[in-house]
Amino acid sequence: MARPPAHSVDETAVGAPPARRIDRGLLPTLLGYELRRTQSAVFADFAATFAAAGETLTPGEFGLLVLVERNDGMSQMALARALGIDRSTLVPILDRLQARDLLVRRRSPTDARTHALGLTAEGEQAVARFTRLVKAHEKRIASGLSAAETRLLIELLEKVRTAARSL
Amino acid sequence: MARPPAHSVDETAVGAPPARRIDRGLLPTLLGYELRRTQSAVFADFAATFAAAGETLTPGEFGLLVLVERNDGMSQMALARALGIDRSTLVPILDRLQARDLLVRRRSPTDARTHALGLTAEGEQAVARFTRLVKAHEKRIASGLSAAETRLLIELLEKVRTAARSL
DNA sequence: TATTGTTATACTCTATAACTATA
DNA sequence: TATAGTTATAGAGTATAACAATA
Repeated sequence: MARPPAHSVDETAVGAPPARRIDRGLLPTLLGYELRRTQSAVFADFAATFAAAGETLTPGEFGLLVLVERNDGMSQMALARALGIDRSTLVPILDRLQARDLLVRRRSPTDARTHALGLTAEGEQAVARFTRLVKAHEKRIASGLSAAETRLLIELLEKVRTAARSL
Repeated sequence: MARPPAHSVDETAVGAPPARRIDRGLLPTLLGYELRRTQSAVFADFAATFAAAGETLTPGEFGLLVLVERNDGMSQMALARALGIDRSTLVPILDRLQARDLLVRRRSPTDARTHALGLTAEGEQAVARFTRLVKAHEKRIASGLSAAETRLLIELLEKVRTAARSL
């Protein structure tokens, strides 16, 4: 069976003109779909918040920095596990943060195979600044919700995460 | 100021042994963080559901196929806008789906610049199969929630998306 | 002139496999 | 043997800039 090349155009005529309004069918009733769309909008708000303050950071980098700050001396393996990513994925991310002088790989006193991760003084200061921006961002994305609704939302998300975890 | 090379190791000794339990600090109180973690777990459940059925599909591809099915003849620009991605990003995604014979780029009868996107017969059948798998996946991730809680969660997510949109 | 789809390019996130040093 | 970090590599998702065809 010969297959047409990529982005070939089917020459069969078609009658329907382009749809005016987009019909999303069942998608808006799907938790996974709404989760993905919301997460995408929240990511954009995060980026815009940091860009407006002249800072560059992704949500993932923020989470990583907080983890290292709260768990000084942790290994790359422990960090990768906490982030749910492969240890090889972590390497270039740490390289970048280290190049920005926010983080250091120190010698572990107990196991020469591991690195003891830690923030630099500059990293500590940066995390303090970043935390203020994150709080402003959080306030904005939760602005349509009461405090009780925000807590409820987080609870419901945790329940979904637990159910999804039990594969 | 000379900067050490990537993944250099700081020779300053450090006393703290690796932390036993991970301290996540303020992260679990952040909507953005919980959203990201939940979305990641849901994505993994989606992938596992499809893999277990011998099918290969991402949530993004499912959303795209449903959009094309419900809006037959739509252009690539319209689809890119509906998905919130750049038109250039869409090209290789459509190439892949077209190579799998699920989707076709047809000639538009009204505007030779555009393609009228549509599903093949095989694509229609596949979407029917995929929809059954998605429903099973949705049932699993929502298994910790009542029907009312699921609806509420979707409502709260929409409110967050709206607030994040208004940048 | 403006729009659509494509290409070239680049960057990030993700993984697997194999290598080195160490335990 | 097993573990930690690194490298090489590859695939997917994302974007911008420039181009050809068409409006």
